[in-house]
Amino acid sequence: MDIDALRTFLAFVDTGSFTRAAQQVCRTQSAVSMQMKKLESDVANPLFVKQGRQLVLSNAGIQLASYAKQLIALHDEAYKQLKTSAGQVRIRLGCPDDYALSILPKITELLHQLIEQLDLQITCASTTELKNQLDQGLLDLIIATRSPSSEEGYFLHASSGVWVKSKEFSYHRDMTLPIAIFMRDCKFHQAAIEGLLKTERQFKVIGCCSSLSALDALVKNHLAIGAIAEISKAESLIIIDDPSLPALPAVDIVLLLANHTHNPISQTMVKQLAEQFVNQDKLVKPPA
Amino acid sequence: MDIDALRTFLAFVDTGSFTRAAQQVCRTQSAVSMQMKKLESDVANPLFVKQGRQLVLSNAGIQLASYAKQLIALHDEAYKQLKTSAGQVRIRLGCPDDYALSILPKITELLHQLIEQLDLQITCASTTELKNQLDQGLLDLIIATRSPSSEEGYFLHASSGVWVKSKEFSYHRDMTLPIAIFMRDCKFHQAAIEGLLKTERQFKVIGCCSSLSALDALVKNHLAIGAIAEISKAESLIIIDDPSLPALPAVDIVLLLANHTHNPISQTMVKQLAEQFVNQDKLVKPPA
DNA sequence: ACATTACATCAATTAAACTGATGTATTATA
DNA sequence: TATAATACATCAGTTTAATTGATGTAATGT
Repeated sequence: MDIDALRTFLAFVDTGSFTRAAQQVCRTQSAVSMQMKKLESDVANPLFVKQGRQLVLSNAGIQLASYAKQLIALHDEAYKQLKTSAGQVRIRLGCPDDYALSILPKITELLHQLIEQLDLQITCASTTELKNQLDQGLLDLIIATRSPSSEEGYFLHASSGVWVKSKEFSYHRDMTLPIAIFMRDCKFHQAAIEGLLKTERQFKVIGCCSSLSALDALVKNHLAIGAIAEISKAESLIIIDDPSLPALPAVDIVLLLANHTHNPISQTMVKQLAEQFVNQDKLVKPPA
Repeated sequence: MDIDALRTFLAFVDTGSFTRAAQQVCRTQSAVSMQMKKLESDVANPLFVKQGRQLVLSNAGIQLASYAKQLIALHDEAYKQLKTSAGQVRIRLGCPDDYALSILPKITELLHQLIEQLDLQITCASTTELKNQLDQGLLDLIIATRSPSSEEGYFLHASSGVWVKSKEFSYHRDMTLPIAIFMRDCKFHQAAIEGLLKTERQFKVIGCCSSLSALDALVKNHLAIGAIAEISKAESLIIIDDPSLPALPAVDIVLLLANHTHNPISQTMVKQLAEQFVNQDKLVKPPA
């Protein structure tokens, strides 16, 4: 199937007529007629059915219309991108929402230092989702969490899980805990729930949040205490120092590179990037 | 950009050589060379850089590789679909997971009665997600919930929210309630949480489930009581009749049709389908 | 009945793609 | 260091495909 013919086909879908489609794609009516005939023979199915002297889409035609729209959209996106990115290195970076404020800015800065003419595309999603997209080749590089025991990726930062509250929230040990946690695919979700169930302590889940900003909003408005990584803590929030609360796991934050053969950024560069990050990180927060 | 040229391009990405790419696409080396030259002039960017007597992908080339893979994959999927579906009507039906057991079978049966040579593609996801896909033209028809006050879609069934438990689960009024609920985008999630907070009753959220089967599993294993639509209730479960539990809202289950101009199924057919469903539904469960 | 609209078809033309031979630069070999 | 081999580029000729403009056919409107 030819991109050009599909575009003509969509012009017909749009106008309902070969004659008007021809105008739209700047060809003659007979050219359109022949293009569509070829398309029909390509897919070995009639795409149109006669209705009086008009043509309307057949069932196969309706199916093709949906596909053609997606194909042309993807084609045009690719084309536009390629034409406008002369000499640029495009890197598609994924970052979990909860590290967007803390980790992302430095990574962005280091990437720009490392690569001239950088065209950085940033996607926020959960670590699970980001890993999927990395595997599918839709991302080149992601910031992700791993268990400290694991060896995958390039180490950036270690952060322990903490319980946080707003200054105004009056916390005492025997209250029913209103808690705000991330969705199930977050390491802290399970640890918090399971930990609390073991303590026999009363609690209410105020919200299962899919983003740090949502969770932050609940905590900042004194509706709940939150279970997050220490590095994700907003300045205005306070870590709750209560050993009777279940411990939350420590996580490593790492850089994960897609294993495409052709990657805009190499293993060596990512390694270098991670090392630079760790060095700067030490200067800011000297190890205890 | 030509599909054929992109395929050749991917053959180069694969093999790293024009000569071998030529073999892969059954052309001569010079044909490949010229195709790639045209592709480069199309995107007005060099796709390759010399490395000795070899060529390797440029930055633009790396970008195109990712796009080309997606484009060819989509093209081939469309092509395959079109070729194999001679005379078939393909309908992409979306169904929320929690109505898959109750509503979906009848709808499927009625669709097959209504349409000969039906090629039915069924997707399960949350109502919100399904509506998105419907708007994007990725689905033709979905089963969805609406508030009973709303008028959207074609009515299928009214169901009230109920609290359910397993037979073995010993429920009494002053226990701390272990509850299993759907994710936030479900109408029962908010109603359950907010309702319980108002009652001042102690509860623990055992799980925020994204599917009925997950929620069912928790309830059937006596780990929690669940908040679901009555129609989603498995036979082995029991409705908890306790007025002190917060009331869960009633929902209408409806059929929603995409408003593409070219839809494989028409408004009239969907209307007819919904009416047939309602009639059969009455016979099975006469109104109180 | 006659004009009009809409698509199909045909032959001629135009444009594009492919081949096979040859050229140029690089790398391996002896 | 000559020589062979490898890899891509280029060119001219050929083949293939697409487009045009004119004409044909069928349905619809006046």
